[in-house]
Amino acid sequence: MPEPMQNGAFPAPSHDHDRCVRQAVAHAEQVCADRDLRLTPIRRRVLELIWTNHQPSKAYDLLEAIRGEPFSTAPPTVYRALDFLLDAGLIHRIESLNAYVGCDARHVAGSPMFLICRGCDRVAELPGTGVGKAIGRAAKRAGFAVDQETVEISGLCGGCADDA
Amino acid sequence: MPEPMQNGAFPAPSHDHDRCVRQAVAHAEQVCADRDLRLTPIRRRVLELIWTNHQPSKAYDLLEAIRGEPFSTAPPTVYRALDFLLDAGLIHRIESLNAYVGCDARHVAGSPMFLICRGCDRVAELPGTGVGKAIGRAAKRAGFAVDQETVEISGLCGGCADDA
DNA sequence: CGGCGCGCGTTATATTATTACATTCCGTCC
DNA sequence: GGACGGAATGTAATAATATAACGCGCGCCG
Repeated sequence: MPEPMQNGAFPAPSHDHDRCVRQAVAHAEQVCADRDLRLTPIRRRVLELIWTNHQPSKAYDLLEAIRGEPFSTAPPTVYRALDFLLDAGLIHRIESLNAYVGCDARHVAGSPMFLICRGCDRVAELPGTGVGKAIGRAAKRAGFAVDQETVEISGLCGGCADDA
Repeated sequence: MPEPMQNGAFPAPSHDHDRCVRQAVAHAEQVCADRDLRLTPIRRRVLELIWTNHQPSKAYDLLEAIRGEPFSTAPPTVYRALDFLLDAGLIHRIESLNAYVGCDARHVAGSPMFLICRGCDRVAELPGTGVGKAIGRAAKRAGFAVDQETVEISGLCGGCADDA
């Protein structure tokens, strides 16, 4: 069973976050092993850093974070790792924030949608199933062939709404 | 009656584009008059430039475009005009492209969704009604209060799919 | 062993956007 | 009409995000 969640989307403040990180890294190892991809030290480290919390990470903050570690701190270092992780489906880019979050794989198939809380700055990933269908219908009506869906919703998560 | 459209979304190649521009500017004038906003020369010019075609405009391309016109060509000039037009609801920002398109107001109420053709680089704005409902349901289940919806779909429009 | 491809380092530069402050324009109030 | 005040614009500098181009080293595979 996963950790307790507020309605299955945003993790409860008390959740065992180390476990999120461990699971994410283990999942990444599995994926890379299965698909013959190389989870190099830099790539693994960037993935860990992204999973430091449930807030989206900015590329240049990741760069800052690896200062002092034995990696280059020039921008291409982190952008290359991000590209790899994006291609591997291990992270997502949040377009409206120019930032990156770990893929929590709860959506499994289909395009996810993202809930972005402007209170705590966390992002939750939901299965975009119903939304995807509605998009498909609208696109079909317009004679449009869908490649990729970007669905990013800003607002307040349950916890932050209670605080307000 | 509006110009002939391909399924009501992407304008036909033959459409009277000057008319799009004239309508957009007239609408902007109306909106600004109604709400006591000032459609200054720069703002009007930027709006016209954005309506030059149905492709999204980049901020620095707009800046280039006003070279030689009696406006400052420093970035804040165009960003301020864009902010004004965004606030007034006269244009939209396409997050996944860092670019701006004219609001065609066909959506009327509710959040629009955008179809972005990777063939011709045009963007169509659709009413996001069905999608918005699906988003609302998913958000409610997650205990999330929605402020703003960003729905951007990439793919191929009818015309470009036929070409392929 | 030789070549090839991938990952990484490095430098430079491109692209997108904002901050801060000075100046000008314009309507309002006296 | 003149003084004030707020909005709009000009200007210079800089911040934030992202990519291009090139070379090196290492492991794999013939």
